[in-house]
Parts: sequence; structure tokens; C-alpha cells
Amino acid sequence: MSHISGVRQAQKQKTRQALLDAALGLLEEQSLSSLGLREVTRAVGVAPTAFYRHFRSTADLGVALVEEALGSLHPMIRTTVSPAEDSDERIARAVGLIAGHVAAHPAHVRFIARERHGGVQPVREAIREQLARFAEEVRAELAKDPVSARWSEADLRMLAGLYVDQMLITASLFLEAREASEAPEEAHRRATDTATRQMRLISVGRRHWLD
Amino acid sequence: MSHISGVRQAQKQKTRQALLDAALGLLEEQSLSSLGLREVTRAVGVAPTAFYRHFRSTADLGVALVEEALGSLHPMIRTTVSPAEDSDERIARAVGLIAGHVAAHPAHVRFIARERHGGVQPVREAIREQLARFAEEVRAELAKDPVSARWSEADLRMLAGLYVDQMLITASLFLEAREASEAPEEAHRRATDTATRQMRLISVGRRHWLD
DNA sequence: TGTACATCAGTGAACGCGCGTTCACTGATGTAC
DNA sequence: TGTACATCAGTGAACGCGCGTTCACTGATGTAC
Repeated sequence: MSHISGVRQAQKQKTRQALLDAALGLLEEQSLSSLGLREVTRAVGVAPTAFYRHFRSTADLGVALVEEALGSLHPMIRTTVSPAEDSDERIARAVGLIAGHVAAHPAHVRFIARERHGGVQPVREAIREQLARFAEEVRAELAKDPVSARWSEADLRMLAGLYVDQMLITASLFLEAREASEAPEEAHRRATDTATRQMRLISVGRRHWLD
Repeated sequence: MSHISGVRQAQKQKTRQALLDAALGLLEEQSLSSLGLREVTRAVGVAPTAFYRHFRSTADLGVALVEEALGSLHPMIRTTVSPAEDSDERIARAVGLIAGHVAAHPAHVRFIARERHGGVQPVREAIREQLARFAEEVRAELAKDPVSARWSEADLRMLAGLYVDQMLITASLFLEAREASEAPEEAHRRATDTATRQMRLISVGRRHWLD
């Protein structure tokens, strides 16, 4: 079995993951465009030159972080959108799922929010592509819903985009609440309240779209 | 009159503005957290040490850019929100105003989008404060509208926040359209279409909020 | 199983370079009389 | 108006430092027989 997994490959993978983890940690307090290769290797405890065995540049590492950060979002998005009825319970569950995701992966959420419009073009592009895939998934889920029966394709795409943007806004809001110097619990409560009301308004708009 | 304006003060102001303009230009291709003081002075053609006569650091310059970039938005926001009826013409005019603003000040829009969640804390904070002021202005305008007569304060604040976020999303969309390598005109048209549909959905939600 | 050779993840020295910051300075502008 | 002094925006040399990248290397892991 050693020729399938391989001690060497496993060790390499471990170092690669350590570089990704260290970079993600360092990116809590700066942007990718100012992240240094030596900073990352120093944090991991390997020689600077080891970096090149895994990534061509910090931009390249950033693209890998996009896959890692947004890969974990796919299941959550499906769960958030899929149920049929636009009930308050459904909205509460969606908001709770987003809050839970932010609590579980704050650094990933921060990275995406920061680099979505950040200074590193290949990373922006990678995020844009992944979000477009999310929007398409959401659109497909919405299309299944009887509520959307008479909706045009363009309207469905518009609504899917609105949902994806709203999820990111809500996630950012929860992230800011975590970082609030005073009363983060109160900030979290307010974030939940605002997100819930906004999603309700979008739901109301959806329900009456074809009136 | 020279002791009021002052040749010296005028020249200083001119250099300061040149530093701000040069920084804004450099920030089209990177984030503030990687912007170097020497880069900025080199672009202007002054000695690196001259920078300190105007700003304590690039973060300090960034805060000044926030004032400059968001100051110009206040009048636009008022015009966008103020009219009473939720007609399609009103939405078309709002989308047009945003598109015009992006065309007139693309670098300012990019700066705000990039640094809103960027790696420089004082700048994030300055943007957050300015956007909160915008949201409050919007809330006050909405409150005047008869449509909002029976709305709660919390609902008005929620809607104001939704409008502000939506304006930023729309502005980013127009910015991306400008940068689209292929068919930027087509991208602009699609941005207009998406933004219009999304604002319509929010309007529908608003109209039926108290149903 | 044992041996001989190949691979390749990680090393460590070295490089040239641009960075932010300090300091004493210069000379045009401003002020007092 | 003219003179003598004060102010202060911008200068330029110098500093120590960390950066990204190159290169030949080492030694553990993998492969062939």
C-alpha cells in the first residue's frame, strides 16, 4: 500500500497543509497582496525555499485557499436553499446555518470576504468562478420549487445571485460581530435580527414577484 | 488674502492631493496593506521623507482616501432614495446614477470595495462608520415616505441597510463589467439588467411587507 | 529479503534590492516692526 | 516699502532589515532486480 499513499507523499501533503493553515492565520491581520512567503514558512518552521515545492507564489497559495474555503460551503448552501416553503422557520434555520459556519470557519469566511475584491487578480477570479457555481446551484434548486414555476430564467438567475450575495453579507455581519470589542454577544444577536428581517423581505418580494 | 489661503498652504495641499491621487492609482492593482510609502512618493516625484509632512503612515493616507471616496457618495445616495413612488422609472434612474458614479470615479469605488473588508483595521473602521452614516441617511429618507408609515424602527433600519449593501453590490458589478476583458458593453448591459431586477424584487418586498 | 540506484522534499548560504525611518539641512514663504 | 528673523515643506544621505529567488546539497523514501 505504500506505493499508493506513500510516506513521502503523505509528509509532503502535511507540509502543504501546514503552509495553508499558517497563511490563513496570518491573513487574519493582513491581505494576501502583502503576505510574504518567508512569513509563511517561518510560521510553519521550514526553510523559505521549501515553499517552492508546493506553490509557485503566494498568489498560487491564495488560489488553493479559495478552493479550501469555498469547497466547504457547497453543502451548506444546498441545505440553506432547498426546502420548499418560505416559512420563518426556514429563514431562521438558514441564518443559524450561516452563523454556525462562521463560528466553525471564521478565517475562511474572512479570507473570502477580504480577497473577493482584493488586490490579487487570480484569487479574485477564482472566487468569482466559485461564487458563479454557487449561484448556478442555487438557481437549479430554486427552479425545482413550485413557487418558481412561472419565473423566467433571467429572474431565477437574479434571485439566485441575490441569495448568494445576501449569504456573504450575512456571513460578514456575523464575522464583524465576533470581532466587536464590546458585547460580541449583543452584536451577534443584532446580526441575527438584521439578517432574518432582510431574508424575510426578500422572501416577501419573491412571493409577490408575479403579482 | 495671502495670510488666509497662503501660497505655502496651497502648495502643501497640492502635494497632499498629489499623494492621494497617486496612491489611488497604485491601489487599482494592489491592496492598501501592501502599498509602500516610497511607491507613492516616487509616483508623485517627491522625496520619500516628504510623505511624513502629510501622513503618519499609508494607513493614515487610507483613512483620508475613505473620506474622499465616500464624501462624494452622499449626494448620490440622497437622490437615489428620496422620491416617493417605487416606480420602475425610479429604479432605472437609481441604477443609472450608480452606473454613472462608477464611470466617473472607478478608482474610488474599487478602493471602497477592496478595503471594506481589507487588511488595514483603521481603514475598515472608517468605511464602516461612513456606511453607517449613509444607512442612517437612507433610513431618515425612508421614514418620510408614506409607504413606511406603519413600519417599525428596526424594519426601517433593516431596509436602509439592505439598500446600502445593494448599492455597493451594484457598484461592484459595474466595476467588474468595466474590467471584463471581452465585451465590456455587454457586461455593462447585463449588470444593469441584474441590478434592476434585484432592486425591483426588493421594492416588491417592501410594498408587501405589512401584508 | 537484500542491494544498488533514482527520486525528490526540505536545507542553508548567498545575492541584490527596496523598504521605512532618522536626521540635519535648505531655501522659499510668512511675520513683525 | 524694506529689513531681519521665524517657520516649515521638501531634501538627500544614511541606516539596518527582511524580502524573493538561485543554487548545489543532503538524506530519507521509493523502485528494480
